[in-house]
Amino acid sequence: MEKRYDPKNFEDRLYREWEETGCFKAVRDDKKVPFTIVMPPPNITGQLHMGHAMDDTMQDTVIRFKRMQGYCALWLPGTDHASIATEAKIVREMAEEGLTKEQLGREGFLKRAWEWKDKYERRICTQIKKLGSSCDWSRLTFTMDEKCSRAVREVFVNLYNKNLIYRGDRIINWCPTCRTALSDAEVEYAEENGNLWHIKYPVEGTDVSLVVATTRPETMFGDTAVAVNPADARYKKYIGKNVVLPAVGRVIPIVGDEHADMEFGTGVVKITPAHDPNDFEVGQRHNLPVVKVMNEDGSMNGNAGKYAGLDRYECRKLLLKELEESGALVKVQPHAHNVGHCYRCNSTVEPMVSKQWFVKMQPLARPAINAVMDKKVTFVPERFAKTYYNWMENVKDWCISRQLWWGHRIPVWYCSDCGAEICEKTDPKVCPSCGSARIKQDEDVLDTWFSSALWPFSTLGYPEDTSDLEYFYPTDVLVCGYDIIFFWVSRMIFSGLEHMRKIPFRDVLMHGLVRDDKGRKMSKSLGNGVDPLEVIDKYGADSLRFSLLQGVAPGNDTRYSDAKVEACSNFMNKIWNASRFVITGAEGVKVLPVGEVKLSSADKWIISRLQSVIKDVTITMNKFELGVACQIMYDFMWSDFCDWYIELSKPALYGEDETKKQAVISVLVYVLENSLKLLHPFIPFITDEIYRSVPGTQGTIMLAEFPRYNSKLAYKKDAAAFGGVMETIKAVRAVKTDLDCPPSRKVHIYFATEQKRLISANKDSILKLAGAKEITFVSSPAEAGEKTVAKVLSVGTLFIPMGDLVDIEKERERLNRELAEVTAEISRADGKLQNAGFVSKAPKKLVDEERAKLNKYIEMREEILKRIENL
RNA sequence: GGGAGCUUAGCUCAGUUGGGAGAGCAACUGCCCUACAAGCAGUGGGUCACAGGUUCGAGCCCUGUAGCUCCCACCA
Repeated sequence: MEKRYDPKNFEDRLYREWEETGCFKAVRDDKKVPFTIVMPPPNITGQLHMGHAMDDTMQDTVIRFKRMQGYCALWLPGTDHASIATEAKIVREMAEEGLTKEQLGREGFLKRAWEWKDKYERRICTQIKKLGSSCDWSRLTFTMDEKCSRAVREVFVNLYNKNLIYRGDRIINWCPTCRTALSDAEVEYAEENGNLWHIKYPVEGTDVSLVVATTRPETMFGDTAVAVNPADARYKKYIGKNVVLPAVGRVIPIVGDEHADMEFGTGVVKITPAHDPNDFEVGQRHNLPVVKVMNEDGSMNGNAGKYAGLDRYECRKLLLKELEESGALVKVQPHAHNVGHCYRCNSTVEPMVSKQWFVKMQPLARPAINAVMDKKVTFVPERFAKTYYNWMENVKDWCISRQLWWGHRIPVWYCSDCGAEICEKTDPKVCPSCGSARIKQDEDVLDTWFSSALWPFSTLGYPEDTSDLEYFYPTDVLVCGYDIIFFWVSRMIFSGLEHMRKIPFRDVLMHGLVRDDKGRKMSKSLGNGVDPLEVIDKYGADSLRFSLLQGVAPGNDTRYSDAKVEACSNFMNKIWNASRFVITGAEGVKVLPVGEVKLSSADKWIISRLQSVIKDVTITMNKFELGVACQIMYDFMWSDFCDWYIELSKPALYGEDETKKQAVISVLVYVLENSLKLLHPFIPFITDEIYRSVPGTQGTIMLAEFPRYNSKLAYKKDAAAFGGVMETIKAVRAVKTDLDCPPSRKVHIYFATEQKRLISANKDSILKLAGAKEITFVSSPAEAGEKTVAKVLSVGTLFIPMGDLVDIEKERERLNRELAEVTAEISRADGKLQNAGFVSKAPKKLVDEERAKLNKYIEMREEILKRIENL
């Protein structure tokens, strides 16, 4: 082994080896139980960020754990075409070259997009590999691959035939920059400070006016009514009359509708069915015409009269000026309101009537809700089920058509002759109704999430009835951020149920956002993003992985900081050095199974600790509490194994007794080997690199069996007894420090104890670790000499003669401190035992324990009091 | 308007069937003892946001309050 821990020496090499020897490959094996994770496919828009690093680390940790446990573990990787996001990026890149989509044409643009895909997919996969991700690359899937496209086609046609997909004129969210429709989920709302403009609409044939309040005056060209609440005493007399649209002169009716809120604004609301979802509904109720006033790019159309061609905001400005001059604008009231923005380009979204394709959600939502209710699908942590219900129960129809080129083209053809709409599983050549060859495919593509929704089964071969699909589906756990529950998780659930008749996964393990060290969201605009590759380059992948897992509870946001990675890198260094100690120590020694050597009490203690760690790590991993599992391993490795056991092993290791030496080395190797296996899912590189040097191991640790709890090695009693030895060592160290005794100065320990056998058996360890030169058993304090410092322990009382080094006052202080501590313990325990309720209702075991503690403390107090007196 | 989460040591956070408050970093003291100074030993530091309640017993369960964060819906 290299003397220094340097991840650069082995991370890439090991990954290559794993990949080349097929360690990641999952092949159906009917002797094994499958365990499947499909990777949330990263967008091919750019590169990975810390969120991906965390996502992939969690998945890799789970899949490696399961693989070692003997499951046929499949982690299926892929990438997403990310229709709107990618197209926007490519368009931007083209713009820099002075090119437009129109110039290239559909074919040319798509060619360019596929080139982009190749480049970025390759880059992303390289990044995923750097992290150590053990995914089966032979199954790498892209959402626009042939097989995914076939699944999309199958699903679309099936839904179409079931009337669950329909085309219609509805209010949708329109992004004027991306020039496409968006689904409700793709709109983000942000509060903006705007105005409520109060505008006079004269009532036809009278000299009175109704004043309407609006935040978007430019839409008034599309007003086809004004509404008042029928219960509104102020206005109900006007219902049925007309008003004249200012600046337009068009006459529109006054209708009575509940939608008008008497409390808000003036109580009179303009109705613009083409540009507001509520107005659209009012329009339907009153049979109002729908007048669109905007073009696709957000400019005003011919209905805006002289403002036609102007940008919507420019129009607003000029129109307001005109209204002000004519006296129609009576009031401007500042008003904060929520405005929808495109989740990709952040432009203000315009609600607009448009002919689009929709998925009818109600019939799909119900089974999807039930699957979670019935615990067929479980969210971890559970609270996210509520978020899911909330959305699912109120979901509206899903707008799936996008006016883009990059994506799955909608598989519907229109006959120019008879007007038929053709939706079949194979591309039609002629119109099946009239035989005309003049048929044309819909120009639009599908929402990216339409194909993502099929991911758990499209990747496994659907619609073919493949062996993989039968074996690996339903998948086991889906790992992703809570921010895509609506976009993705919910849609996979209803899609799985609808098309596979089975849930797509059993558990959904959620994680939060990775924020920067100040708790801010990492974003390009803030420039506070951290590139995982740079971190890996500096500290190694294992340190990054550990830092992303440690101290993170499922579903919670976490902060990234270099300091944290550095702390983890120290842990790697610790593991490295401890391993080097064990492995060098084992050179030339025949290592035996721990069952075949005579074990010291220290040996039994560490083996016992290991057993409980195995148990706890397995339990927490099965509950997906990766952060807790990390902590358990960290504490065991650093404190128990390194700080205690390795130090305890040294007397035997450096001693003359060859049998003892062989025994202690056997234990060191046993504990190290098992610790490496326990740690491997979290930090795969360093554990495998060390594993190769551990005596008696073969091949890669990746394929080794995950440690199993062995009750025969639990040694509960021995481990508890050994606590007395540790207590003794700690006590001597503390006394020495308290009295400013230099660590190098060896002290003589006099020990009044019943546990002579235990102490004698561990004498060498105590002397070494406590910095002592001798232990003498005594039956009375006097035997230890006149001036001694005493320390009362649960196993007995220690006396240390300190000669002139002892400061009497300091010692008195120390004893008084101890007295106070013990007295507090007594009153705590006594209080509990005095409590009749506790004694009668608490478990007997607990009461007995408490009683034993109390007795011990009382003894200790007496000892301390005696000591104080003797001073 | 509806929902969720958070509030624990100076900082960042764990703490999952209720049974003596934890880690990392920071701080203080002392140590280069042949795995590791990226280290070791020791120390200090918390009315677990606040107020009630349930219980023999509450950081944990219930109710309410305050502050912060997020999600959904949305009054033009």
